[in-house]
Amino acid sequence: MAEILRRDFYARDPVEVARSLLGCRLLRRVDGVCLGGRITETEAYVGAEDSASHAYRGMTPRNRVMFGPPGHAYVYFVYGMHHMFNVVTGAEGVPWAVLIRGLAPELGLDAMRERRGRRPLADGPGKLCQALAIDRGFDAWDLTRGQALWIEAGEQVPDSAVAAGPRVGIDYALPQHREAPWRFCLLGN
DNA sequence: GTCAAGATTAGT
DNA sequence: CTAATCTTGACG
Repeated sequence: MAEILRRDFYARDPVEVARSLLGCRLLRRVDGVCLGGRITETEAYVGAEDSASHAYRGMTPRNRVMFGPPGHAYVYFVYGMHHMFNVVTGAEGVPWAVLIRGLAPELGLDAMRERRGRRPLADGPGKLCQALAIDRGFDAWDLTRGQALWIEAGEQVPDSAVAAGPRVGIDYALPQHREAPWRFCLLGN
């Protein structure tokens, strides 16, 4: 069993954390069953200066956990149907976060299929939340406790296996933020 | 109170 | 390309 990521892992710049999370394992325990897999895609949201971030216009009831201590989940609901799972990074008071956009499923495939049916299991932020049964009940969840929902270290991922590019779904953001290479993908997925 | 828009997905 | 579906946050 690999090591659960500690708070100091999360207490960094979100771009670094987004890159470092590739290859780590996002795990969920539900009804005594473990499900999850390797993280294959992430996006960094760089706080109050980032026009793509929910924190761009300050703290609101929805985004308040982004301003809290690192190592906690920020989960919200969009489009009337999808949940998004983020991890809070940086220091308390600084609204940095990383959106987890994709997983390569490894554990609990059957349990995930119960929710996803015959469709792709976790190659998108909304699909991943459905497969792992992550909803707003996990907003502010402490990921360092290793209970119900947590992340473990994975094998080292070389830069040659990583692609960085602009984030998706943020056409509303300013050009400099729309184009910033803050999305990371593990190649071959 | 009203209203437009959304860090997406599945189906045409 | 577009519908689905409902919460949020801005405005008044």
